[in-house]
Amino acid sequence: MAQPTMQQVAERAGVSLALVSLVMRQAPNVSDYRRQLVLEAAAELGYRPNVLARNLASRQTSTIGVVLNDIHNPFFAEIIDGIQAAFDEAGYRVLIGNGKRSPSGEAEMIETFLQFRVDGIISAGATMSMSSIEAASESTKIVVVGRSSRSQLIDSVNTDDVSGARMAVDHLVELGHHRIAHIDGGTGAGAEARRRGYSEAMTDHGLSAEIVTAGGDFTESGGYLAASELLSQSNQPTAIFAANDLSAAGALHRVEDAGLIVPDDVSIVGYDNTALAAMQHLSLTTVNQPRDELGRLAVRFVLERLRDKRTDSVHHMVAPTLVNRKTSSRLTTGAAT
Amino acid sequence: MAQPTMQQVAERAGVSLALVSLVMRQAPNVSDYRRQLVLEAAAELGYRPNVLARNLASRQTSTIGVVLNDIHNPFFAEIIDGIQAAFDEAGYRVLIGNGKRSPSGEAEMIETFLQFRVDGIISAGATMSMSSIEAASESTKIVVVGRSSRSQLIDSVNTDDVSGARMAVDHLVELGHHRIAHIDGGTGAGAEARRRGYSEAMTDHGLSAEIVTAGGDFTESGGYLAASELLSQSNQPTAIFAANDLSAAGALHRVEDAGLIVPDDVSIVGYDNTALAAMQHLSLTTVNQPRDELGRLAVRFVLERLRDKRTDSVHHMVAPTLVNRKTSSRLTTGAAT
DNA sequence: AGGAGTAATTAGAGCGCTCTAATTACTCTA
DNA sequence: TAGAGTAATTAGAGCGCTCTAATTACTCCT
Repeated sequence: MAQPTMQQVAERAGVSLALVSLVMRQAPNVSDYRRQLVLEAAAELGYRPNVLARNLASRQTSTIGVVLNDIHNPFFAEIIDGIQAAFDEAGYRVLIGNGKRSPSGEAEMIETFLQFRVDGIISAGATMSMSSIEAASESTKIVVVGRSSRSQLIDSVNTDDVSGARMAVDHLVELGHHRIAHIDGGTGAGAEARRRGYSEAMTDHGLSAEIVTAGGDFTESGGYLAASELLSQSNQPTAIFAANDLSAAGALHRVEDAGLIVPDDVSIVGYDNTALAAMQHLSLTTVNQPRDELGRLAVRFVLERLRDKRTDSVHHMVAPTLVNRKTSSRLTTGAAT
Repeated sequence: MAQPTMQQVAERAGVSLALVSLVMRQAPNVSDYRRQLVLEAAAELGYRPNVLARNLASRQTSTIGVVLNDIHNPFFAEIIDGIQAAFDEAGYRVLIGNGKRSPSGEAEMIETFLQFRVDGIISAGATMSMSSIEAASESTKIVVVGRSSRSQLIDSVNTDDVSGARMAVDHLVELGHHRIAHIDGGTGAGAEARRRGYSEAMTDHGLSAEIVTAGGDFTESGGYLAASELLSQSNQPTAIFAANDLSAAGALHRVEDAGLIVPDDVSIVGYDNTALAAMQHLSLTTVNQPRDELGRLAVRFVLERLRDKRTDSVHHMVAPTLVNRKTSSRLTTGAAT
């Protein structure tokens, strides 16, 4: 499996090694005649640049690593789209690593990317400690997406989860609901802020007595379990705000299992507005996170550091919006106690 | 962002460069005393091996690239789990590339991995031409998953889609259905085999006159559209077999939109048995592809080529099974014409 | 104490490329 | 047609590591 090298291309084309290098890097000041010769020789040999060698010498890889907290969560898969599109334009390639929903899995992927000397890393939904991420930032440019941060060292792009959660609560209150419970995201990225937004909004509406939170973990089964807990309480909620779409789907099923109708008996609101929520069979009312924009912003920030040599950190907040679908509706007087 | 090098570690530890290299590669025949010295110096300096340099010299990367046809399709995300688990055990790290559902996107990712000189590539659900994949196999070990192949050059791991499709049809016939339509997967991996299995089974059951196929593309919206087409026909099907879970979900919605009840009026069967199908709110009857096993087998095959130097190609077929959930039921006499 | 045999360490070439500095080839002007 | 100026090409060092071969340090016998 020996690959042809530049040396061989040079010999075949009858030029120097250095000239081949110039051609491969599309440098200016190469005559068309020689460029042609080199290109032909390369094609005949099936030459393919060796990124390892190239980057050992040039000290850059033109490659960005993206660490996803969980490849199974559609939210992260959708952020990738914006990231990939933006980096394609900028001439970088992107490699993806799966964090397997654990801080150590994320840390391993970051370590791998660092060993590969990628030019930058975007970490989506990181659950690992901020200090470990900051440590990695000594070796490359790192941007965190979907997780709030005030780090002096690394940039972050994030939805304003506090106000997103408030929107969900406001929406439900507007529909007449009072007994609004929250299924949270445990230690997941953004869970804390959504929890806080929920409490604050409830309090603002004079419903602090109605605050009820059940523990979830951003998965469907977590949502199912949490909903069980909520339904078994004496004072069943008439609405549930789940910390993400996955757990909202789980809650939805649990509620229907209990013989209740969504949204007539219980309204449900999710978070993220993933393709899952948009699936017409679910049609989940949810809080939209502009995934594409989040991805593109993250890219912009790493490019700013890479190209413009920016060194001070930037923290960008994106505004969420409410997407009204079929799992939420006005509280019927019958259901109200 | 200059990183410490082995040279610096060697100086600090007061040993030779070569010794540091031995320690980093966990080679035997290094005294505990010196090993300790080196490890400490490395830790103090925050030394991290440079994979690029290491592999330039050793001509291997201990890294495998996995190209997913579409990172949004849960089927592929689930194959990753098995792949990752198996490679973790074997001491390889895995990098993921997104093919963006297009042959050219896949080809680009393969090219990137080849330039990085990965030790092997697993391509999941490849839609690019077999000959391009074979061309790449001159440079590294490649295994194709979820797509049938008879290539002499590269290995494949695949579910027996023909018999999987037959199972779906058999199941529906057993439930009394005759008018069973198929929503296919277009040019997607496995689509052709599933189409064939469908036709063959229908014919075997003496239902060749009932064969109806609508064009899908393995997406939810494709399934929705295809179902529209089927419902608008004079002779509406009483059952639909969709080529994957995503399009089954789309079809499901379209059928319900038409005011029909699933499964009472129309039964629906999907394919893949992804987490989506298992979602309790959907509860889709589907054909199971053992994703974890597919992933692990693919890993085994690349390891066999890597470690045991196998050179002849292997094509492995895995048996599918039917998973009976809530979207299929016995044809009611009322619905039968 | 002198060797033989083995264990531990190191020197140094080389992996495939980039990049600076030097060289050579042109073009234009006077 | 010589000289200046620019464009095109090349030599050669070096990126950070591995790996073979050579060297040095130990052990254990006799």
